[in-house]
Amino acid sequence: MPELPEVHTIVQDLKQSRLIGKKIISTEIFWPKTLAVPTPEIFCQQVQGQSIQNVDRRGKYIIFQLSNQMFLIVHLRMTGRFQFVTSQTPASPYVRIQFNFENGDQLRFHDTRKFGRWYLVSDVEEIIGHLGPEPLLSSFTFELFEDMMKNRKTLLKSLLLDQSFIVGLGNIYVDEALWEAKLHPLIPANQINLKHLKILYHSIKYVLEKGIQARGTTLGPGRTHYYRLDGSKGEHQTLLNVFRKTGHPCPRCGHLIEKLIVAQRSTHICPICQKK
DNA sequence: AGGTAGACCTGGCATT
DNA sequence: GGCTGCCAGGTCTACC
Repeated sequence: MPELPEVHTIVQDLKQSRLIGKKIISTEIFWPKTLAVPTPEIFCQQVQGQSIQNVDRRGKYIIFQLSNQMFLIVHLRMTGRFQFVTSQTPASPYVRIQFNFENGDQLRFHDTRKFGRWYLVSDVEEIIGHLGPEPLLSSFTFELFEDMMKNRKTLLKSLLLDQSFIVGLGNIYVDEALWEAKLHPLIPANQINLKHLKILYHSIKYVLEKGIQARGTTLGPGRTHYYRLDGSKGEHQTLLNVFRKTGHPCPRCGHLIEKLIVAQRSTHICPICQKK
């Protein structure tokens, strides 16, 4: 579900909430497998009495800095989301872990499909050390991207989905970026000429920035979709050009959008704009 | 190296 | 209304 723009939005929401500085008085773990590391007993001991000093993001991971110099790293995977509420808010059967704060505020981790993972560690690199560059930082230059793509025979879509290659893109934003750049998802990465490589570089940044500006993509109602901290939707779904638009006209040329499977994922292209 | 299938889970939908 | 079968935005592991 959540890709870089959605995770970015949630982190901004958390930063602007009253969460920062709050002291954790207790933890409730309803689905222990959500906690990848450490064990529930050790986790509860180590967070007890700590305050949340900061929250940030690396790729699709959310990183909370605690007052004991430890880091809580959370990956939302498909259906994870945070809710910052008071104890008066009715309970949900999909809450997997919950922090209780001093004045009755609660941070609830809601995760319908139970794929989300929490990691409490002293060294963040253990968890996020394998990640590729952040596409929206100024250090992600075209020269770097060109160098990364060199000698890579992998199919374009598979490579862009690989978080150790570049972080932040998922199925939605990859399809949108490839449509922007007029590139077919099955082209081997090292077969793209310099001109198209430049367009792709800018397209990746463009679609992610557009997603952030629209506060993420909420594809539908219900328990399995992305929602912000306060439960509101993103607006980027109204701006999609190809993702889940099978049978609709391409906004650029009018030809019907087609669906294919690439890297075992639904993939949406305009067969006229995006030639192999 | 690069690719593929299966695993992890539950809800939603029958469609393009 | 109830049932079936398939699909879903992410990542990891095993295996060719």
